[in-house]
Amino acid sequence: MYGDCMQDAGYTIQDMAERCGMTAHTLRYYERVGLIQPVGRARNGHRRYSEADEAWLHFLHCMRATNMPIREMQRYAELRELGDATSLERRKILEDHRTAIATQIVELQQAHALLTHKIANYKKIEQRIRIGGPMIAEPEPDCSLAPAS
Amino acid sequence: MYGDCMQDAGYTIQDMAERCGMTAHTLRYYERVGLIQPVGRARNGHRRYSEADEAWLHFLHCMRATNMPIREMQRYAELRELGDATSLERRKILEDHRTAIATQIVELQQAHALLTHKIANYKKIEQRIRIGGPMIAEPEPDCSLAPAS
DNA sequence: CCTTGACTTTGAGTGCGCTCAAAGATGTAC
DNA sequence: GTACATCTTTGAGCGCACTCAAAGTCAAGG
Repeated sequence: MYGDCMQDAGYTIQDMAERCGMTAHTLRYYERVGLIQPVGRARNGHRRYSEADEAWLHFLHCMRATNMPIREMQRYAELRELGDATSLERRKILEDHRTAIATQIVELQQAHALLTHKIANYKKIEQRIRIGGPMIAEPEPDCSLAPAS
Repeated sequence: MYGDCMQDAGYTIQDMAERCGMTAHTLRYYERVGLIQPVGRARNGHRRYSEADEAWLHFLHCMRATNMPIREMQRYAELRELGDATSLERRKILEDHRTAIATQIVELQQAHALLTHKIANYKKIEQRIRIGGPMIAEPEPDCSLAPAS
């Protein structure tokens, strides 16, 4: 055919690591724990990653970056190997993770708002220090959700 | 005064754990690593938490829940002990963390969108299976950010 | 008096997700 | 031909944030 003389084509592990925002260590680790199928090899035994590998790795990266545990990614990867018959189960995993993400977003947004509030408070304190104003009053500025603050 | 006969007042460690969404283990852990000052004790040596402790613990919980490392929380806690003079430094920590949170939110939102997309794709696949339609075509549905999909 | 249960301490153990060390093969550049 | 970079493998090590085990104290209830 044609591919026989192309076996050295594809990305090296370093290339792929950079493309996916992981280290080469992590790529090998993912392979040995079964998150990605044994990768093709060049004649010298070095790994050569395909575009398909890249897409899958990007997906894995995205799931990890949003705190999906390796365990769950493994389960998903296994189902994926089994083909379309596992579609429902896989969808369930994704839906559950999407729910988890939504929850995280809410928590982060709340924390963001809290920090904005506290930062404003610090600015006030700094102002008072600068003008040598009264340092008293204003209940503990560290009391997060406490009333007023 | 009055407080002398009130030394057993305040929340028990269990109460506080429930109120703050942590375990008693974690509360003791936070105390020994200096995240919270030595807590008051009842006559029998048991910890008794104050309202101020609760507010601070809530804050800590909120920071941890948004992935602030313990190390950074320790640094913040130390500065807090030092009083108003550390205001600027503390504000910097909060601002940095707020930035980190904003970044996380964006990542999560992207992942959320990606999942929504993939979930829709799975539904299509399931539909095709149900009606026994053509199983071919449509490039790998797992290719995350890949074009079309 | 004795049991029960909630607490105390100290130090060790756990689970996760990498991360690295060591030793070796291969291919390119000078 | 020899240095150098880049890869390979296996198994061990690490940092984080808890989490628990063991042994002990104390107060209330039956």
